[in-house]
Amino acid sequence: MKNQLLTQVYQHPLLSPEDLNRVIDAHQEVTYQKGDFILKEGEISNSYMILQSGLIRSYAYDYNGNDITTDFFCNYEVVIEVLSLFQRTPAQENIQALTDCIGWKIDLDVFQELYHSIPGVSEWGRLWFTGKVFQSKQRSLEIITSSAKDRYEHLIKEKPQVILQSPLKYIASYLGITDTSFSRIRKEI
Amino acid sequence: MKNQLLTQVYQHPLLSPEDLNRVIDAHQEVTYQKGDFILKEGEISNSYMILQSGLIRSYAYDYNGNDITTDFFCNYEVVIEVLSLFQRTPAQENIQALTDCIGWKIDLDVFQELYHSIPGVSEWGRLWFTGKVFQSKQRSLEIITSSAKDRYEHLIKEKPQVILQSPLKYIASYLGITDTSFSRIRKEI
DNA sequence: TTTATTTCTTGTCTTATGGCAAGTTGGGTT
DNA sequence: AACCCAACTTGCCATAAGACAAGAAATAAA
Repeated sequence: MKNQLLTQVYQHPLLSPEDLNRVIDAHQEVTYQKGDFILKEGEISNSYMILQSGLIRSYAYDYNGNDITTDFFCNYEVVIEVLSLFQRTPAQENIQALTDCIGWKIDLDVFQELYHSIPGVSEWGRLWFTGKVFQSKQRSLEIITSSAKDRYEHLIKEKPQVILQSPLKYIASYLGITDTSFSRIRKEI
Repeated sequence: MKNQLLTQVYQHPLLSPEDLNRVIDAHQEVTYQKGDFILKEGEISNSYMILQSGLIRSYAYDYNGNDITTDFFCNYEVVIEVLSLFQRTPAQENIQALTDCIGWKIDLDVFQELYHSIPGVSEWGRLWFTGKVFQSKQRSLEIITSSAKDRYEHLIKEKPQVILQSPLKYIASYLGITDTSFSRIRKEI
């Protein structure tokens, strides 16, 4: 299970089977229960993890103190707060388990060693970042160009697990609307 | 000028003065005239550049064919379409000079060589990506949590050059509103 | 200069979403 | 079972922003 999961996530042409094994060995199993925090605002993150099962969300607060879901993490995704981890700064977001979760984590110093000694890992990292930047830009564009209803329908297609496992209010804030409006949109569909 | 600009942009503790010089040497001057395209949708990007003077915007099209400004680039910024450059895929965005511009570009193969032979460069790259991901997330959050008027006031503070040098309709689409609404917001201020 | 084109503003009406308050429902606790 | 509380829905009215159309102003072209 561990091998299958991580082999898939770290897939990259420059990464030889031996190097891949070094990478996989560097990960340790972690479990969280529903409601547990993977990272709290103000802490400095020291690791990231690959999610094997469960659902996780990250959230921040707006200027009014409302919490806003910034992301949902599903299976095979990298659960990380890049700014805190790589710039060694206090996290501005919270990361919390919405269900019981199993994942595989790797500590920064171990990752750092792999990143600098294995070219395939730094290539993989850059590609991962590339995808992340792209996703973020797509999200901004989507918020700007489409209605909450369309965004909801898109989310249903992209991450159906979220609809099934997350309280609606978290989905509403992810979509950028109130739970009241979200309720009305759901009624229409 | 070249040295001053690039030294500032590539500042990183792991980058020795000699390595920094190798990096700087790898950049060549480029100029664009108002209206020129740095990159067109469908092309595969082969380089990125650091902007020395002028103003640039990137834009994409929404499902209705309206063009939406996704970013403005000012001095000292890295002008790049990461997905096209690093994944070797056709660009989904256009990048266009809004004024005459001077910049320093570096080709992908040259960058690649530096990235893998100088640890300071791969570290710099990761930090740059980290910042980029953060900015993108902040932008999504801002669109979701604040009004177009607030976002406009924020842009005035962050990138005053944009207000002075860009046609208003491009700013409007960046803010996610029509030029009509933007005109009304401007009247209020 | 005169004309043509794009950019920007303004007026009127419509629509999506928010704010607030009053229910309702459902899962957990004692 | 009776209760509680958070999650969700619904009603009513307010507000931000859009759609469309008509001008005004600025810029480019002839």
